[in-house]
Amino acid sequence: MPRQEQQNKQIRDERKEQILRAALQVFARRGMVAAKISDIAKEAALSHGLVYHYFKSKEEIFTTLVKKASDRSMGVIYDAKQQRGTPLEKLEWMTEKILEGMESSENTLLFLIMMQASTSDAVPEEVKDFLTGEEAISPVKATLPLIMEGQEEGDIVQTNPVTLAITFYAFIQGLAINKIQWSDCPIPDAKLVMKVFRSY
Amino acid sequence: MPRQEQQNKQIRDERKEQILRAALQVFARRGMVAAKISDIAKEAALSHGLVYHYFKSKEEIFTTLVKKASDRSMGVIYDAKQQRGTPLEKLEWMTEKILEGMESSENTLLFLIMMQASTSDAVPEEVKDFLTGEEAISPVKATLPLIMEGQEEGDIVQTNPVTLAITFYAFIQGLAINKIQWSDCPIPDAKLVMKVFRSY
DNA sequence: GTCTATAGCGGGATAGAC
DNA sequence: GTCTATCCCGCTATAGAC
Repeated sequence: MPRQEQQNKQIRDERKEQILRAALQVFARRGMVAAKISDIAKEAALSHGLVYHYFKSKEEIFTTLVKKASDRSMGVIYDAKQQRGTPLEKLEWMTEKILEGMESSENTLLFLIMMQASTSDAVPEEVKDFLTGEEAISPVKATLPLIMEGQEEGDIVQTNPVTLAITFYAFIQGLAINKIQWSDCPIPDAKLVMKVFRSY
Repeated sequence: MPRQEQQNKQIRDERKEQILRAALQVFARRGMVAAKISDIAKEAALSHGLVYHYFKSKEEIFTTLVKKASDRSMGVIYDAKQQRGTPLEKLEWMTEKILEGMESSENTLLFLIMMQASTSDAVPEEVKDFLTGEEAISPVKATLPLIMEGQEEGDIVQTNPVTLAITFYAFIQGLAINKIQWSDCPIPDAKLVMKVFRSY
């Protein structure tokens, strides 16, 4: 690849990142519909025309971010399964990682966007399906095996595992939302959250 | 009041209710910004012109609903305090009521709207202030005394009470969101949620 | 690669007929 | 009290200059 072209590619990658970073802020604060391309352009400190040079549409930007968010969520679950220890310990490890992650605003904002995407109808069909369709692999589904193992081993309370998983993620979601509204909001210790699972 | 006028008043009240009911659905599903007056009109089965006959603006409808939602939330807390029993028992009673409330879609939708209102910037200043401003009386603040009493009595775990309250409402919020997306989603028992509070 | 100007459309809000 | 027609603004997306 000629020298010039390499430089151009670098610029292009940088710009895309820059736009995505800005879009994350704007989408999280205002929501997919209320977010204006001009807001994103302003936040990224470039013209709104340029945004369209890098992305086909507002929708495409949003979709890109949602996928990123989903990947990251599933990543933690995957990592948790690779840890060594009992299922309960793996869950605790995962909870710690997630709660730590809330200190990074990027993670929290990604989370919020994912939530908007699955909560609101005013979002492209494609995105909703990706998150909530038949084929979708949700955090709840992915965490289920871990919970069931823990129940077999007797560490985890014998409640319906789906209910447990939902309760767990409900809690995570709720905290993320709080964190957005009030960035100094105290985040509980993983141990506190884990009390729900424990079959003492 | 003359007969005719009474009838008119009744019609007006009905219409207002009808519009609010429809708006609740539409706002919850699409969000304040994406919701179109024409959507609301269609849902209420009347013309969009009529909506403006009863409400000044889309904003006014939204505000009305948010206030209603807030009143209802605070109502449960107030009722809980009136119950007899230990603070922990009062909290459990409250949790039961809230979880039961989730079976009613109206409650859940109101909740979701309240959340949108406090999460998104794309919402009139007045509404945001009402919920999150300095003067706002939040569920967290209102529940704090109950938690602190429980800690003095030793029933409730000795974690920072604000963290506890936030954690608790995070649960509730998260569950409500889940319930919206997936209306058959299993709701946990109050006992399960209360495990977080307990200082066994 | 980046900008400015503008087309084109959709929706909030209003006017006025019935 | 209810409806239809319409004004008007703002936003997405594109065209074209630099």
